[in-house]
Amino acid sequence: MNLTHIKRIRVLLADDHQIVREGLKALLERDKGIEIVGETADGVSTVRFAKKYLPDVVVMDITMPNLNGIEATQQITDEIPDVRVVVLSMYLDKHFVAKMLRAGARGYLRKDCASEELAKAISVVAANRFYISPELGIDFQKDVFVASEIPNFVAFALLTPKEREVLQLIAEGKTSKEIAFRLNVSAKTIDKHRAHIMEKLDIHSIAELTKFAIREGITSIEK
Amino acid sequence: MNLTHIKRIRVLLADDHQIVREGLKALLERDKGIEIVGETADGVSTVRFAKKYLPDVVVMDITMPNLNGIEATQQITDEIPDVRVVVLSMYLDKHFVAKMLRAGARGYLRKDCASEELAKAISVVAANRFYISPELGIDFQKDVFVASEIPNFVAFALLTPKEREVLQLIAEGKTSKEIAFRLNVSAKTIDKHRAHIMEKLDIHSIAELTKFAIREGITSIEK
DNA sequence: CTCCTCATGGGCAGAACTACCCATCGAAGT
DNA sequence: ACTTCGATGGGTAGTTCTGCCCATGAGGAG
Repeated sequence: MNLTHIKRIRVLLADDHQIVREGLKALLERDKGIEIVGETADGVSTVRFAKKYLPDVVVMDITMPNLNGIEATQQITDEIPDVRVVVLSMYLDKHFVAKMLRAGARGYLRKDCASEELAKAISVVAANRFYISPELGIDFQKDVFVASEIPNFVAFALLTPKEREVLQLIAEGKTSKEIAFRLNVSAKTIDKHRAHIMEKLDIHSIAELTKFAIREGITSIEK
Repeated sequence: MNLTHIKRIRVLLADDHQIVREGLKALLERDKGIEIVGETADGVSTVRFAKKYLPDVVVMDITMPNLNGIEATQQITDEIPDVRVVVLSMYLDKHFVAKMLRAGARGYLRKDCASEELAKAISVVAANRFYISPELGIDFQKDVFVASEIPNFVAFALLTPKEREVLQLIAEGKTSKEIAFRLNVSAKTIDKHRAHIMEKLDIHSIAELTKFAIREGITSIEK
């Protein structure tokens, strides 16, 4: 018995570009087995929406404001493991894929995929299996689970989740005061986090911190 | 007599991500006045297709393989001026907009726009007028008919050579004092250059300045 | 010749960052 | 039970940045 004929897969679209969300929605709604239950444009609201409405699958972009796709995926899979995450990304670097899968993503596609493939990935992931786009050439065992010494893994190896969150906001040009207000802590705490980050990374300027964040996928190069 | 009721606007979609093209196609085909006559995924084939099939409008992404959107736009408007180009970009920096308009683009939208806006831009541009997304804060919206003066408008240079040099060093994490020493001027002069750069670009933090420099190829993302 | 831009530089004030010092509290691990 | 680590926050100092004010001189455009 095929349950997809009875119960549609409830999907949340998370991408910071409205027209991308609209396009994905238009494409996916052709599929009778899929129902778009919401759209979000940044990490924080994605996590909030997921907690509140418990979609079956979140289609997640990596670069989003407030909280990037990696952190958002981590939080979702930590706190509501029934919600599956499919990553739709421009980056096909092995380290990036590994990072996302480690964060709990169940699927990974590049943005240059066909809509059929995305629909397939959604249904596969909803069925509690993994879907990694074959063109990525990922060896699951080798690349994902035995990759603790990946060079491009610095941020996750050295920084705490809080520090990564602070780093992202620093790299977006926010001041300590602004970050403190957003995170409901004192500016002093943000200064402390920044100092820790710089000490761990042996970096001593905002400019280099920003470049590091970009290299690690913690922030986007976009404005 | 409104010709759009008789003759549909023939549109070519140029974007290197298949799923983005599919999404745009699905969205635009709802509009009865628009007909998608082709899709291309890189600059060279976009120019070739445009020459061969003479679409009314090309919806162009900036980042594409082989030949980027700027070069492709330049070639199209140079060789087949009847073909209008609408840029759909992630970048809304004035510098970038100016670059595209100089290359001959007639429309400029950020990717985070509504599909209605894209459809509107296409019809406006097809009618031989300009459509610059209002959120870009570009002034000549009302002056669409003095099209020949566009290049003069964008002619005000954004950064001087000296300012680019200073920007590069700022984006490498150097302090004003260090930059001043290297360039054999006073730190005060560097402060002044930095202030000018920020004013021109409407940027107010080192982090965003660094990102701008990376986008413009003024600095490398590497350490 | 006059106006403008570019590059140069000074002063000042306030904000922000960087780097130290110090501390408490809870959670996780040995 | 003890230690370590993460997160929180305060104090102080010096540096750096950001944004204003001001100016001069060179060189190009009209």
